[in-house]
Amino acid sequence: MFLGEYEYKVDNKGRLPLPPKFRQDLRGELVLTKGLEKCIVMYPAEEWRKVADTLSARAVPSSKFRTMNRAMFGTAFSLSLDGQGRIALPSLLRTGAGIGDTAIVVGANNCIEIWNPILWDSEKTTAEEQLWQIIESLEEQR
Amino acid sequence: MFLGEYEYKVDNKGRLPLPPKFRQDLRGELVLTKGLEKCIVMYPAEEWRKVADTLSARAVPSSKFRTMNRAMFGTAFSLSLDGQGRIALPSLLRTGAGIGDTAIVVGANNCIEIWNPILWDSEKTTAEEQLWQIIESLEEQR
DNA sequence: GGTAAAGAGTGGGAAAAAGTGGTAAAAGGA
DNA sequence: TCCTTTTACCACTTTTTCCCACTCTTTACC
Repeated sequence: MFLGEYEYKVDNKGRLPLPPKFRQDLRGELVLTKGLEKCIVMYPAEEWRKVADTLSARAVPSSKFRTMNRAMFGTAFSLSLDGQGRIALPSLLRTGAGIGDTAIVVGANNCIEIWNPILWDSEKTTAEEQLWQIIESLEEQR
Repeated sequence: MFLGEYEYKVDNKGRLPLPPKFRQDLRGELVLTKGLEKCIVMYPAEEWRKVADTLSARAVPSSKFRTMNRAMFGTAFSLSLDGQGRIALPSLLRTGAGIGDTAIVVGANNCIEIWNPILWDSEKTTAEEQLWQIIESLEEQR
């Protein structure tokens, strides 16, 4: 389970350190994808496989299935930590998330998100505002 | 499992490099066919065999079956990587996909697609929108 | 509270790999 | 047999990756 928010520099080779607390769970293969919001989402390979299987299980027309596959697999990159606990950000994802020389690493339970600091700041604000509403609506459901 | 999106130049002999991460799984015989969308689709021979078997197993009228076979096998090319991890694009497929001196290689799970950069760009946009819709509809199901 | 030790953040250099283009040999057709 | 086309091999340049090193912060122990 990934928790917390950390700020790191991206060096001029495009490398991003990950929090020491996360490294234990990030030993093996990792999958990075473009988030639905403007960020990068990272999963341990097994976790990503679960998510992918859930989506693939959906019964959709075969043409849509092909299209969906492109978005799912085409925008995902597989990599692993280096000896210093860093990853080399794929430039396509880095550009897509608008990440420059600084990035915020956010623990999000089963995955990790990587944000542009400015964008994260505003996202966090709206997230906190909505949190109460979401919790309240959950309680009404019971 | 093929993941990610990579841009390469097609040299004046029509050769296209494939991403190093893919090469391990592309050692043997490869099958290239015309995609249903405007692109080239490439399978390792074993994967191609599976797809072909799946289609053959379905009960279709024999005339349609013959037509299907012609389209599937008649337009397919068998080839393999050269020493530098490249393939020589069959000009028929290359023309059909509208590929000039640059191509995008896209991992699509069990196969690899090869696109004209411009066409890929617009396809990717619609693919991402569609994936987003599917994820939303999944969430509504709960 | 201070000091020492361990760990984390950051940067750089060297070696390996990848991208690209070319040449020569082989194969096929005229 | 000769010419064209294709295929395999070779070579160079750039990029990436891996490993090492330094400094600063945190932690533990005295």
